[in-house]
Amino acid sequence: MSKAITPKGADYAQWYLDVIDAADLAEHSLVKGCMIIKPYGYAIWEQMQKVLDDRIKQSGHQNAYFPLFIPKSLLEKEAEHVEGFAKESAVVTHYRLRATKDKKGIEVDPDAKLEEELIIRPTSETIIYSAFSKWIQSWRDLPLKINQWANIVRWEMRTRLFLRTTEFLWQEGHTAHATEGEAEREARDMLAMYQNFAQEYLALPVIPGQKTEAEKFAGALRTYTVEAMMQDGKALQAGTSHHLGQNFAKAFDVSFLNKQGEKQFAWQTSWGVSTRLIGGLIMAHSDDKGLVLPSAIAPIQVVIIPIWKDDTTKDDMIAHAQKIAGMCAVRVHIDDRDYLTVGEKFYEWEKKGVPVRLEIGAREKESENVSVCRRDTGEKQVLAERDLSSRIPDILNEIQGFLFSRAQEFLHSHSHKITDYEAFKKALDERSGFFYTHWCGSSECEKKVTQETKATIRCIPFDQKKEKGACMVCGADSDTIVIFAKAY
RNA sequence: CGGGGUGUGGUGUAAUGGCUAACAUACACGAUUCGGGUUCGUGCGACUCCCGGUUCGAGUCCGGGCACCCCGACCA
Repeated sequence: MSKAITPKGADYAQWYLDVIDAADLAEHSLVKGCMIIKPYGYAIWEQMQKVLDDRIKQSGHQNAYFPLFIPKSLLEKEAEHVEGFAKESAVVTHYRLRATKDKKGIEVDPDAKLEEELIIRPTSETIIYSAFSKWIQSWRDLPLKINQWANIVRWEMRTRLFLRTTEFLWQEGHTAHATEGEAEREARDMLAMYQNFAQEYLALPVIPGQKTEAEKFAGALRTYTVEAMMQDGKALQAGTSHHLGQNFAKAFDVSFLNKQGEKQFAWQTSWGVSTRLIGGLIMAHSDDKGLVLPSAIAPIQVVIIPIWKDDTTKDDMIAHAQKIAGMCAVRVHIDDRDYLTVGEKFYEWEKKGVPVRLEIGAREKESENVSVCRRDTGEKQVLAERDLSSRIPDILNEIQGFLFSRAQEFLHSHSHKITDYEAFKKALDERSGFFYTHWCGSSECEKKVTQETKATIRCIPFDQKKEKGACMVCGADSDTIVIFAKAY
């Protein structure tokens, strides 16, 4: 039997993270709150990168790279922004070390104090827009659409593997436009891109919507988000897209002369997704046996386990496996290690979430068949070799579809409509999930709920009928429905 | 930074104040197996977080420190 780690109590997240560790994806490094992403985990990230990078370029953005260090004076230019990130910034104050007096160690050289401290980027708006301000002079320079793949440091009090690490990897898009409408469309388009990516590739159904004033990005006009639900019913913010308005443009003088020769401030957006998505992927699809990866994102889509009796048949069977691999025409791995038993290999690849496993031994070879096992359902079948090239892609698609519809069904069955605050509090104790309620729009009501229940407004979903109701908290008239949930 | 908890081989655990700190797993080697984690043997591996105290005797009790975990405040 598998060494399943059964989830205890409410902390499913920790359980999944244990599974991750067991699955060799990542571990906490010696540096507090930072993580080491192991090769297999990184391969998942690379798959995501590949798809996202393509889409970002297809929509007219170019990749570029900006410094890791941000001068303090830059960070403080946008008032809301600095307030939002000040409490979680890592600061470089010196540029040199020296040997200690006893020559046994090293210490910071006090003579090497920087005149101006450098902040390790918690996000790159400030440094990118100070560049934008030089790059943009004319309406002809717009729109400017840049993307950066980078690492980020946010010194959070509390970290959780993949979901909230001190350092993380992400993609951040930054654009400047001539008009508000254009920027708005950009912000919405990129959110739609994230939604599509999450659903098509990660098999992760998400709810797109707008963040409230309290939850929006520091310095933004509006923040859009896609919210996913994990298997314990908690919400995970899977991606955000911000319409920054002219806030940063004014702070960094990102301006241009329009066709009439008038000076205008640009309208800007920024948007990003991070390695948190790996965490989301794990927490949405994993089971007791470990990870379950959607076909579209799995670094290895098909693993082939050749089975041999002795050394004389071994090479033969591996050669046969290579032939079979060629027929599959997808990302295939042949596990030809001879120091593990077949059973051990099965467990290992199940733990790593490989969607399809092919078993080939004397039995299959003789009959020109292949045994196929699906990771998601555990279902086994026998396929003829000649059908592989057509059936393997089918099966991978079926798995992708199955994972998505299973997650979607979960999302629906854990979404509740609530009208009464007391009922809401009670429901929050009894069951998990998304709670759709009317909200008057006041931050007082929002704050009250958050303080009393720990649930936050995840978003104001785009998709809603304008129906009249009463705010769950204060009873005032409301025509807005929001999602309350506990979040990671 | 507040409240709670825990520190024992790489990992997970055990050990009334009392023999050489035990077991599992992992690792190494040798056999044996090999179509779902085979079995057996041998071996490697711990100043029981640090400093001090009580005691004939401390992994265990006491004091201090440090580290980590959980719960809050903060957050992608």
